[in-house]
Amino acid sequence: MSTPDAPGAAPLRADAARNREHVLAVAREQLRRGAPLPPMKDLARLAGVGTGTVYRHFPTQQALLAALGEDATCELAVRVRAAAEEDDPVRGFARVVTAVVRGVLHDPAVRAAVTGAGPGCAPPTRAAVQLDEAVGQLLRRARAAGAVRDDVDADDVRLLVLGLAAGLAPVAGDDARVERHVRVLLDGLRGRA
Amino acid sequence: MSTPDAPGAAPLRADAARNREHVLAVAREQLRRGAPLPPMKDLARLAGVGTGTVYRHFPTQQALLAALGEDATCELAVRVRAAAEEDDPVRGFARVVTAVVRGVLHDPAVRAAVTGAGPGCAPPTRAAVQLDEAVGQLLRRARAAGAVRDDVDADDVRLLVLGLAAGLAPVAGDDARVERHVRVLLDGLRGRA
Amino acid sequence: MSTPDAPGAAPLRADAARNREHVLAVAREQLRRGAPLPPMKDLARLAGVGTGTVYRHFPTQQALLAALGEDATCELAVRVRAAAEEDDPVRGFARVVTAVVRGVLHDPAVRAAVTGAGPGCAPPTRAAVQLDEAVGQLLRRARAAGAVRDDVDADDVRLLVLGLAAGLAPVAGDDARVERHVRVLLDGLRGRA
Amino acid sequence: MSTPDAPGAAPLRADAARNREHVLAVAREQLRRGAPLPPMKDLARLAGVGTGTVYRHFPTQQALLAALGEDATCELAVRVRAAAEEDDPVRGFARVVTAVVRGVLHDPAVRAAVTGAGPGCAPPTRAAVQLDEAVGQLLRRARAAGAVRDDVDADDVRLLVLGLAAGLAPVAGDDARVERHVRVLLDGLRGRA
DNA sequence: AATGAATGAGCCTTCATTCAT
DNA sequence: AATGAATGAAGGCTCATTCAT
Repeated sequence: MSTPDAPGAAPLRADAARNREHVLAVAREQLRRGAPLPPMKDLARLAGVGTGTVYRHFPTQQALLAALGEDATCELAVRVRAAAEEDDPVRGFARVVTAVVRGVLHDPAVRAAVTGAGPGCAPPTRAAVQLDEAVGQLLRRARAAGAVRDDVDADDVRLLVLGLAAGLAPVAGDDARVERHVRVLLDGLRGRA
Repeated sequence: MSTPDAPGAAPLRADAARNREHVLAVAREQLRRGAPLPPMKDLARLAGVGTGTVYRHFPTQQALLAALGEDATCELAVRVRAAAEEDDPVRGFARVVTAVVRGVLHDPAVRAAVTGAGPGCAPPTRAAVQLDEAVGQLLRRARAAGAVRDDVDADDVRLLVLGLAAGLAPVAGDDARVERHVRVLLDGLRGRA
Repeated sequence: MSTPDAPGAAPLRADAARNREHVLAVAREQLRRGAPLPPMKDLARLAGVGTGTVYRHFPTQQALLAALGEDATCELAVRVRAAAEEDDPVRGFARVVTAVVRGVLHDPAVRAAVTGAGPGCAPPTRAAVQLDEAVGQLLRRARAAGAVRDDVDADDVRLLVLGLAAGLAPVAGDDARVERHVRVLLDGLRGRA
Repeated sequence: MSTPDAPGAAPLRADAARNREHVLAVAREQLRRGAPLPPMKDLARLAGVGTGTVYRHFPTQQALLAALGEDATCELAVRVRAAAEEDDPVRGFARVVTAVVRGVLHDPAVRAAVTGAGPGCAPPTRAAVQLDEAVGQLLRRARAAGAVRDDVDADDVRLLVLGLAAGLAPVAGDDARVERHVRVLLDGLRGRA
């Protein structure tokens, strides 16, 4: 959950790190409720710190959102790598797609993670690069196994998954529908018989 | 383009109607450029009216956005009905999906139109109801022709199309990618061979 | 005291003009007490208007200060012109110097007026240009009458007067000292016998 | 450059003294560039210490500014004493006035030194008292030699010099103008022929 | 003694909406 | 009906100062 110290940056003091995590946790929680990111002042109050402390850690609201994404990206990359190493690449691929769609639906940080990579997006973070590599490997194996048509690349997959989740957002609780849409996407990705 | 007078409301005086359209046109144009809706004051200035006039026609920013969607919904419904009556229901279905995806990508009012219908959404307007009916009819014919699997309903189609467009938003200019994604969706909707 | 409507700008509505003057008056009063310009919020409260109204008239704290200077500059130009037309150019010159020194000491807006002209300063306003012309004429007459040495120009006079007042600021109430310093300056400007 | 240890205060440890000087040097440098005093945090960073260390030496921003002035005052007093002992009191007086004007223009600490003495000012420091005595002696000799009229006292001279420099501030680089203004002041101080 | 994280009041500014003209 | 001035609640951010490590 917590970002490991970046190389080259001084490790945070224990209390500073705690504050940083509190702020992130509060922000995550608010977003998870579907609310927009609250004013920095409220965030500070909810986290039990002063506004200055929030700004010390995240000089900008953007920076805070980016940090949320970075965390989620790391976790996601781990899961994708695990799936890529599974015996059955087809099942692995399906599992990842399902997991990511659910992740995006229930955790805005995951959405940020998926959004913050690929064409038309912010400069890729270290975590985003790792994620991309993991997805690329997974995709190659799935394609070799015939689960993915030849004319879609990793960016296509990313955009399609993200879009699928975006469409599902207003009915996120409807599990049957979510599964159905994932099935539609997987079938579409395999291509016409 | 213009909404017909609602039943029970006094018809607008000619100049009032013109003002209303000016404001809508300006708002549409700004959104089409990808900008967020500008402050009401700027909208008023760009439309050549006072802020008070904007508020006379649209008591709220929300109301203005809704009005933008209403217009687009009417147009969309017309196109869908035309496609539904085409001889080849499969081609008609493909055409509508393509048209809607492109519409959502290039006109936020179209997005509002598609978004503003179905489960989890704002109270349906008259136009939205008409659109839903047209889509329903189109879908029935496409399904009868084998172009759409049995386990997806009209809401699924709507959400999938909308999501597809949402995913494509950051690469809206990449026509090849757009076409590829539409093909993936259509194949997925047809189901496994 | 009030700035006449600028040509080409729509004249202010009566109530708007009143608000504008209230804000200026409050700001002037605060500065006259030697206080720094208060926060815009306080200014608004003291003037009995909302903060938005202050910002409508003065989009920036800088703009407000400039407006204060502009007012004073007009008045000053009027007085200088009157002095320049007096029969005795030597006495006229002395009178203006004295008046400006006293003005700068007691009205920060006058200081702004004198400061806001000449080399190293903000872009000259219309009022500043008029003031400069009036001072130039006065200076030519004084020099012709032998009251000012040949090697000082209008900018020198302005800077010397302004500096004199700056030096006197901490003892502004000591009239004898003020008069003495003015005498020193006038003698110095005439030059060694 | 460095203030001698105040009597009764424990002498600073060598490294503490070095830190103190670093902070002062950084502050001086910034002011000399015409910039306002930077945030304490930046000062600390530029000086290579923590903010806490800055506050250990200067409990307040005000205190830091005062310390800057104290240093300059000592130097100034030394120079004035030297000039007061020169053979020709007239030339000595002129030299001091010129030196102080230039000092005020180019070193805000010198300005603080001159400002921080006399009526209407902060409680005089030891250094300020010494400076005042040196100026008084210089002035007596200059007056005796006919270089200064009888009706101006040491405070007048101080205020006039300080004001002259204040006026010249916006054109500090224009050496010819600076010299001219000094000449005007010296002539004025001598009085009418 | 040094450090730098934390504090939090305060600042400037924006903008949806109301209302007098 | 139209106008645009006024409102005032937020919001994002800075920085002098305090205090735990």
